[in-house]
Order: sequence, then C-alpha cells, then structure tokens
Amino acid sequence: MTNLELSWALAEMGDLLELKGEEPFKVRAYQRAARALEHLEEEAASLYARGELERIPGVGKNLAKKIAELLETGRSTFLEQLRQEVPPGLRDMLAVPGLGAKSVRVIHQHLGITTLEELERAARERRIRQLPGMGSKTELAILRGLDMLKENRDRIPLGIARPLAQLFCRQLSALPGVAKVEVAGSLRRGCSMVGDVDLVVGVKGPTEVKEVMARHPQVKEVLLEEENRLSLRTWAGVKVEIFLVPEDKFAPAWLYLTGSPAHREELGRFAAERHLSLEKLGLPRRLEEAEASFRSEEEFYSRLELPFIVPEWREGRGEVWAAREGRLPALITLKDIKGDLHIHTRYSDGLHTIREMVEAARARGYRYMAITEHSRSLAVARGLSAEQLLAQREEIARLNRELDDFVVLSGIEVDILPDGRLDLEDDILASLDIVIASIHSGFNQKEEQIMARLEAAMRHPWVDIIGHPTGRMLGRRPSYAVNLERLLELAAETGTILEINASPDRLDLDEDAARRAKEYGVLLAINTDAHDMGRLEDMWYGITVARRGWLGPEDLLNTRELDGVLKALKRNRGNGGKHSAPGQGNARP
DNA sequence: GCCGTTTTCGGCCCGACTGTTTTCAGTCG
Repeated sequence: MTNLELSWALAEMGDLLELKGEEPFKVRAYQRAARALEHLEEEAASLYARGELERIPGVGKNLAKKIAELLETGRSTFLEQLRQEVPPGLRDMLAVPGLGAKSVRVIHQHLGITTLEELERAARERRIRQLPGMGSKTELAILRGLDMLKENRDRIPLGIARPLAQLFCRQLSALPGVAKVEVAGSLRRGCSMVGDVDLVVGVKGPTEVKEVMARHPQVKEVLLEEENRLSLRTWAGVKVEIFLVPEDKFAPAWLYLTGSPAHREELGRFAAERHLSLEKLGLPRRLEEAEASFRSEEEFYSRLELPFIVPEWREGRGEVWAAREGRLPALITLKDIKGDLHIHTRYSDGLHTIREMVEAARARGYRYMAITEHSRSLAVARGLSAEQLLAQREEIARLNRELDDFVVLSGIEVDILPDGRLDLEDDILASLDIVIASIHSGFNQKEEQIMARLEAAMRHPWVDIIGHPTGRMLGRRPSYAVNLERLLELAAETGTILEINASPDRLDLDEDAARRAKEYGVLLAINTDAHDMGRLEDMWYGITVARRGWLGPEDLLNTRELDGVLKALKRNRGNGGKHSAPGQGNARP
C-alpha cells in the first residue's frame, strides 16, 4: 500500500471519528498523520520494514499499529468498524461549505439524513431551520454550498487527480501485457481542474488490465466497460477512463486523447491551409480509427513542419501558428528553477526545520531559498513576532556561514491587515532580505477595500512580492474581490513582483493572469509556499501554470541566479541599486 | 492520539466571523 493510500485511509478515519463526536485533538492527530504520510519522502512500507514507522512526525504507537495493519493486509479493521458506525453519506456532507461535523451530527440525529440529496430536500422543505442552533441563514448557506458542490461535481483539482493518476500508472505498468501507460486529456495538459483522469494503456498481447482495475481497492464502481475502454469511479469520487490500444497505435491514440479538441481543430485549419489533412497525416478523427501511423508525437508535428508542441500549450489559443513562426516562449522546465522564495518551517506552521528544508532544496539542485514565515496576526499558523523573527534571522545567518554552495534568505510572509497596514514595523521589514505580503483575513471585503489593501502593500517600500494574489482555493473557495487589471497595473507601476503560488490547492495567480502579467511586463516568482520538505515538489505545478500562461524562463524571478534575484527586488533598486544592509534602516526609495 | 532542552501528564492552533443567540457555538483559515 502506498503512502497516498495510507494517507487517504487515515484522513477517512479522522473524518469519521469527528463525525462520531470524538475529541478534537484526537481527530487532529489522525489528520496530521494523514498529511505527514501524503508528503513523506520515503515509502512507509520501507520504514515499516525497518520498524521505524514512529519516526513519521505525528505517528505514535497507536497510529503505527493501524498503519502496520494496512501495510500488511491492505485493510483496517478499525476503519471498517468506523464505516459500519457512521453512514458514508455523512462524510460527503462535510464537504458542504459551512457545514462542520457538529452540524452534520445534529442534522443526522434529528432528521435521519444520510445523503446530500436528502440534505437538499430537507433544506428546500425548510426543515433545517427548525433544528437547534440553526436558522434560515444556515439553511440558505447549505443550499448555496450544495450548489457550489454541484458546480464542482466531476471537477477535480489537478493536485488530487495527478497523484491518483501516477499511482494507477505505476500499477498498470507492472501488469503483464502492458507495454506503456501514459496520462492523457486535460490532466496531461495540466489544467488546474480536470473532469476525469484519462489513461492510455499500450498493450502487447493478452492483459488483465480491465479485470485488475475493476476490483482495485480504490475503485468504488465500474461505470462502463467496453472492449477497449473501462470507465471507473474511485471512492474519492474521481472518474477514471482507461483506454486500451495496441502498442503500435499508442502515439496516435495518445495524441488524440490528449487533445484538446480546440487544438486538434487548430491543427486541422493549419493543415488545410497547406492542403493537407490530419487523417492522412495520421491523427484520427475518432479513437477507433487510430492507425499505426507514427511512432511519436514529435514525428507527427514534424510532418506538419512544426516543432513539438508540449501538452500545456495544446489549447487552441494560436499555439500552432505561434509554433510555426517561432513565437512560442522558450519552454520552461524544473531545471530552470534556481530557488524557492516562499518557505515555511517549524518556526510557524511548517513541519520541518530550516536545516531540513535547506537540505531538501539543495537536493533539488537549488542555489538559494527564502524562509518566509507567517507574521504575528496569523495566530492560527503560529505567526512570528518581531523578536522571534530576529532570532530566526540569527539562526539563518549561522547556517549561511556553514554553507558554501547555498544561500538562505531571511524573509517573512507578512500579513496585509484588514485596514491595509502590514503586520510588522517598517524597520523590521527593512532589515530582511525579502518580504512577501499576503492577505489572510477579511476575505469578504468589497473590491474597493481589497484593492486598497493590495495597493498599500504594493506601494510599500519593503514589500517585494505579493503572495497568492487572488486568494483562491481550488474547488473550495473563490478569490477575494481582486480587480486583476488594476493589480497588474499597480505591480507594473511599483515594480512589485507577483507570485505564482505553486501549491496545488491554490495555483494563484492562475495561467490567464500570468499571461496578462507578462503583457504588463510584471515579473513573476513561482513559489511553492511549502510547509514541509515533500511539498517543494509542488514547483512542478507552478511550472505547469507558467507553461500554460506562455511564460518563458526570462519572465520569472527565480530562474535567475541569486544575484539577479536580489537586483530585481524593489528594496535593492529604489535606493540606487545598493543592497540594503540588514538592520540599517535604509532610506526609503 | 501525539509529544517532551523544565513535563510520561497536560498541553496541543488561536481568533475572527457568522448566525443564533440574550452570552454563545460552530466553522474556518
């Protein structure tokens, strides 16, 4: 059993315990362990083999036993018992914004409701408002929340779809008769939200792919089965489409299934101009018509005298002609990234120490990183006071004296308070190497107020970067009332860098905003906002956003060497290009 | 249920916001 599956199991136990009314700290212990497993460097199975499960942060004797059972048997008697005790639909109800475990319990106990459908009916029939502690507003909030869920139904964030796809790919690759497995569809194109997980399986001879997948422990039901196609739904509600193709037809099928349809249309128009037809070049009109016409996508594109167009660009936004005319940006890859400028550690709400995060960053080949904890007002994240921040700066200075091939920048993710002030004094901000300013409160303010806060931050002499500029949480929370054009205008005017927050929960700025930013000449930084070592890997998601936004390495801050990064910061340009000396209280630009 | 540079018990993530309420409970970040 993989770490991911263990994590899912523990998270489900946590949810079910919470629905049972267990004490919050116990529930949190399960959730914390689930998170730790999700991003563990090493497979839990090998830790188990060495008897070291309890080295996982948040895993003690009890959880180690439960994990061991899952690893040994693939099952958990505890989880199965919980599933018996708590109706499964209650867990779905937790996903309704505004509904927590307490309310779900009240609703279940009084009305016997166990599904989202029953919940909606009860709300429409005004039966929720009669329950203790609930009123008409709660009832309306539930209906609104259900609407939002429906909108997002069958839409999964990339960050959930991708690990699941990788898991299935690995397992399918190991089956006899399978030559090759790849992801296709919107997931391969790197869309932030995807409808389903499309997998293309190239087969050579008899295979049991369909049989194995139909009884896979992650699979809840088989939606459709055809000779060369299997459609599934997982327990987590993700739709998975598996397409079986003969090995020699793999490339055309993969190209076809990757899409997008708009890209295929654009290719068609481009081909027509040249009196060619896509079918004759080997791209089928329907999957069933795929022939063994080319062996790689590169080969197909070259038949059209085009350079290879990466999946992230295949959206029918003019990429074909741009490719032809050499107007596509240089392809950015993970190798272009020289450092990560938004990192949390145990000082605030991160999981690992500065040293551990540094080691993880060095292992990725980075040259630098910025430690940017939350500031004081974000108490939930144990935000740092000025004193704690200065102590941390000392530790960073000591570490830097030790390191000869890596630099740790001392920074902060300072809160932009509801009134537009920053959460730390100017002289503190001035003494740091880099300052990210972010909004974490007052999400419901009107556009005027939100923009006034962002403007104040961007005009602030010591704010270098605006973190997750729109505040959206994918599939969970819309952005606050940002006027994007005005934001970009201000960023350009003030020389403030905007973040592409690479956390798959956010992807903020998104690809469209990133593309607009480039037009405004605004510099962008891809930051992971990592709270543990494993999540440094989220850089991949940020790269995907950048590619889809047609950004090249030159449009980004952290593709530069450290010297170039420092020179691009507002604080080091406003005063004649001199780097600010820590603690000197530099003159304002 | 986890954890420990004062602890093997008693903390642990706190405060704003909202709605349902006459003083607070639940949710969320």
